[in-house]
Amino acid sequence: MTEGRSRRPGPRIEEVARVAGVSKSTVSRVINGEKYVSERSRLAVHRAIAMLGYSPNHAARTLAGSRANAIALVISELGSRVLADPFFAGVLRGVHAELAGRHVQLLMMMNQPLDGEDQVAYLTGGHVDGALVVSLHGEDPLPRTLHETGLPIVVGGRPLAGGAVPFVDSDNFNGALQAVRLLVSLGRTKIATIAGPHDMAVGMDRLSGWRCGLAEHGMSVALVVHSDFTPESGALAMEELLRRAPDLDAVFVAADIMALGALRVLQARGYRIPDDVAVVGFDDSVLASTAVPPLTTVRQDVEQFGRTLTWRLLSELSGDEKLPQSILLPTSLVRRTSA
Amino acid sequence: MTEGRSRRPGPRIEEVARVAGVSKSTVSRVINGEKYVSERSRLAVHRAIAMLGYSPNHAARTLAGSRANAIALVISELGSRVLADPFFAGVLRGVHAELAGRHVQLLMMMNQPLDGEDQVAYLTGGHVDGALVVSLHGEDPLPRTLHETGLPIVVGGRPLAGGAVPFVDSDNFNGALQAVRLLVSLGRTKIATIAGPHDMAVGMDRLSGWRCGLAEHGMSVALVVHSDFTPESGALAMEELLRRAPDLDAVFVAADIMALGALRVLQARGYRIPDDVAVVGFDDSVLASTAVPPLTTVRQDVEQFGRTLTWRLLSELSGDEKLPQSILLPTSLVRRTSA
DNA sequence: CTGAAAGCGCTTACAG
DNA sequence: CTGAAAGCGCTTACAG
Repeated sequence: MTEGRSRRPGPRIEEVARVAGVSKSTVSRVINGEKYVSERSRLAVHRAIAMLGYSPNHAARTLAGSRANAIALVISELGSRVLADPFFAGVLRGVHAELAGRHVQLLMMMNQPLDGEDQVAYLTGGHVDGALVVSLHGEDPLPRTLHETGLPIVVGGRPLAGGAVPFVDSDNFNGALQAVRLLVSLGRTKIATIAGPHDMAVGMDRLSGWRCGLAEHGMSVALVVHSDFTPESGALAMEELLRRAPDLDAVFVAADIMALGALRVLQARGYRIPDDVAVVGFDDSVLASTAVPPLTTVRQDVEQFGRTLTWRLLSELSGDEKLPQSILLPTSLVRRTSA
Repeated sequence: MTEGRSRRPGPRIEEVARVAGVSKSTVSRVINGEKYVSERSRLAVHRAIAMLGYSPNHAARTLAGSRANAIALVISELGSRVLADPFFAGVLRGVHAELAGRHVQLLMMMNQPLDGEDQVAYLTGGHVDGALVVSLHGEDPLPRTLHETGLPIVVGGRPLAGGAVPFVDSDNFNGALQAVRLLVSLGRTKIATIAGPHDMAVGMDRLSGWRCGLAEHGMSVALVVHSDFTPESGALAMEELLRRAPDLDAVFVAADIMALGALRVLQARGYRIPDDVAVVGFDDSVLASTAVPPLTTVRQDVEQFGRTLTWRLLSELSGDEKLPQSILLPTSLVRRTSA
């Protein structure tokens, strides 16, 4: 202790025990909510804790116990760059809300291409009790790899290479289906789509919903162009669609951010929106309400997404049996001007 | 050990010591990069570590040592909702890049209004060695409070109630100044601004730059409307400006996201951009390049922001003296179509 | 329902 | 430059 901030300040479990008039063991049992503690002891301990402002030492609990008292939030760096970022921020809020009040640390990790092995080693090395994995791209093997090590994980968004890995996702399929049904109900007969990339489930599920909606009415599912969740590629995709079908009268775009590019191209070519071409986006991001014209889109509740993700993992960690393997969150149509 | 995943797997420091033919003390010294270790021992230990795939137990290091081996990333929930979210995602990437390879955990905390005290207690309770504080709003007392406890912190973005708290920020003042100089060089003479809120330094600094740019040329600094970093409020602010000066010929908008709203209003009123009114935004977010017309704006490198933030904190933790108290990162103009 | 004691895996003076 | 030993602050069988 020669320099700087020395040992953690504050009382130890021993002081609490003395003040409460019980042993350290009993204090520990109360802190951890174990069953066989007399009401009398429990009360005394709680009083002592409050009085002393005691807070257990995380490192000591982790070292002595069999839990890390921490979970990881693993973010694919690539994914976070491609996907709309507001999504991630909202999820994070939800994760945090669900964690509030528990003595569980949230560790951030970015899944960099370079250190895949290190990361798996770290995660399965006992530093965390489980992991939340988000922003996957492609058939990232990470979820399955982690799951196979026995580490409890929940993936945010259906993983393509998931196997039996638990995940939480928005109901992308039904959101897209509802979007198409709206377009059909508006009398549109030549309905195109700008889909997400082939290698992301979120893209494929929205595409499936579009297909299904058209199939219901015996309409053609030929007008598909894949794109990559950027406005630029949305614009290119729109150009391609117009080349193939200058007389299309509606387009379902699998993300608001791509819809922006599509709107720009349509307007530049003199199409009136929604009169000539109706446009529906997906996400209900901040982009949707500020678009010109304001974008009709499919809403997903990203904060709920984060909360559910976390709830599912914590439930598993606390030994809950019979949890749903995976969970789909509802999506809903938001009518604005573009359709 | 009755159930589940028992103790952490993998070798302990003791095995490493045996394989290397030295004591645990020496292994520890090598791991922590201490000076007085013979080259021979150092080599032997490194070899043993590699051979066994040893990775030190974080909890044990923290408990035994005088460091937490972790830093916190504290996010103001309110702030993260208001500010453009891509900013945060970029910063996060930078933070992580800078942390790579060090044995330092990154703990996420959201500064919820409810648990301000809990949070300070946690942060100063020895769970972390320092904190990165971002997305502040208003005169949040958190930075100063934390700083006064002696906890090393670095704030992302100049705090209004900062006192002598170290921070890293983009050079908002000069970015705005450059924007105004551009507008002046284009022959504009009636240059308005949509400023950020009064209670955020980022808004005030950009406003100061605008003022200075106009003052340089003896132009009026009367056309200011404050707004709150949403597109809706940007639109309202633009309406107000046009009411006060229907003949304005340029507007500097303190954030791309507000510029979107302003563009919409201008276009709805029949102003041609940039012919009638030139518009310059700030941030060079993804919104800027997709705007119609594409937005001339001031670019800040958010990833560099995150890296610098982290570098500053880690340097302080490693005992670097004479670090710059605070750091300003350059901003630069990006010419597109709107000005 | 409770307490004494061992032990988690490291770091750190201390003595050499 | 190095090692033996104490200790960080908890949890957890074990015995009662």
